[in-house]
Amino acid sequence: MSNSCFATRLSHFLALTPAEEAALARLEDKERQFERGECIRHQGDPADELFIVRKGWLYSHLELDDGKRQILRINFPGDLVGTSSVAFGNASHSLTALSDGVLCPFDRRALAELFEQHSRLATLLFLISQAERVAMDDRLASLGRTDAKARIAALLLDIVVRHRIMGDGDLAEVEIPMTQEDIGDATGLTSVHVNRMMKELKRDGLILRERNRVTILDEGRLVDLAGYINRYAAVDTSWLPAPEA
Amino acid sequence: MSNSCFATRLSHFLALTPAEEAALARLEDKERQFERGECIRHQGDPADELFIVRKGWLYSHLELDDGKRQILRINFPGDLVGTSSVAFGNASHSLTALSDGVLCPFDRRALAELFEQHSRLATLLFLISQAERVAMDDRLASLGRTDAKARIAALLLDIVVRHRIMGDGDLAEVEIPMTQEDIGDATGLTSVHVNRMMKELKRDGLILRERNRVTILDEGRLVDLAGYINRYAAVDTSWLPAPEA
DNA sequence: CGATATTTTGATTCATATCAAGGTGGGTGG
DNA sequence: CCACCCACCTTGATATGAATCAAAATATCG
Repeated sequence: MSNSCFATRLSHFLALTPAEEAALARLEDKERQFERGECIRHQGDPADELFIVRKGWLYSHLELDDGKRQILRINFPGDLVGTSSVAFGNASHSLTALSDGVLCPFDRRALAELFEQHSRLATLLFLISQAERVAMDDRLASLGRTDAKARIAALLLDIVVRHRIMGDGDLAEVEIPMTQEDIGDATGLTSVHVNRMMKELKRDGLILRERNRVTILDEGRLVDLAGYINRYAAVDTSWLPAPEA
Repeated sequence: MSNSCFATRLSHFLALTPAEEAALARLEDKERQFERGECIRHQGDPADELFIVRKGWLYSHLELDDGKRQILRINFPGDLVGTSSVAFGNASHSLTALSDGVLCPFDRRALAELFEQHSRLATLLFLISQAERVAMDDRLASLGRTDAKARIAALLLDIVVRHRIMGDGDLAEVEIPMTQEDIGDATGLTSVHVNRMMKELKRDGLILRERNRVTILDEGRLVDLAGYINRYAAVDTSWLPAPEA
């Protein structure tokens, strides 16, 4: 196994060649530490870098005119973040640390170079970005068409399931370093209502809470409640061309 | 100008070489007609094709367990749709026609081939898919953190602005072939409430309605109300490598 | 240990859903 | 060409889930 976080993630989808691994590792040449609560990048900032998360959790969020906030996505090690700077010269959303950690910044030109030299990786990255868009579709339906309890359930499941992919940590138990206000900003609810709904989820035996550690007790029922679909389980890379010699 | 709808769209972002144009045109070899109301593809269907929309409007939507529906996105000529079949062997969402039209299906392997032969186009397609993800982020914030009137305003603006990009039709006036129920399913509201809010938008002099033709009367105030950001105006392709010889 | 952030709880209000009933227009078949 | 039908829009009355306001309880941090 390579020491590249990103290569490790991608190898879950596809067996990589040594040349591909090396090219990916090059994206992680530089390192930058961050601290819990730190704002890594603010929306509107000029930005021509993207980041690979090596360690720690982040979230991306939009700040609206009236001071409201929408959390878009929670990010884990192995995630590629800040990708909107590929399309715009500046950050479309803010990026804030949920825990201490490390990320690896690289210039968007390095991405173009990667696409030039490794078209199979380019296709894979496009494929993964489509899978992530589908996850976003599910979130949209969650906010648009389900009630508070289902939205919270869906958020918790998404976090647990994606956390599980990277293999670290237990199956159903995660320390989620988010306040109830954060959860509200991710689900479109107030912290007060998040509190009440999580109490009900606990009363109904679906989850357990102590501190900000959340344990999924009955994943099946939670999946039903949320209408959750695990998209990551169904990713299909079988059609990709053979690696270049 | 080439007769490829997709090349025309992409040339709004970047001057294409003849070789690139030819490669894009090849994606539109096949044609398929569709009729208003027709379901082009249903969620869960096996799918290894994507589509370029040549003519007409479509929408993608999720159907939830309880019969509710979330409309994800309205699609116009020049759009690349059905991209989730790149990541999965089947359709993650349904695709339904809002009007009669024509689309061009092609196999996902053709995409891999394009990425192999034209890395600059690969980078451009990745870039555009990031811009579309950002538009999705805005929609998430709209549903999660704004009220009914703002959501409807944002939807109307998004439709008008994206429609304008392709240059067909007038500046502010569009015939929107959606029922109020459709608008509700796109904004996470009921058709009854859509009706009341659109009446207010009309009363306040922001829009005009007759039949399903909607005219934006005061785009500035509508933008303020919705907190709308025109992301398409800010796409930056200046950093892409020079075209291959 | 005090200070500050977060969670919890209760009372009240509000935006939007739900239910129900007409109204309108356009398309179709007799 | 008319009459009916069906999909869609409109309007009113009522219900409800979540927001808001306020304050106390608890955890966390320096």
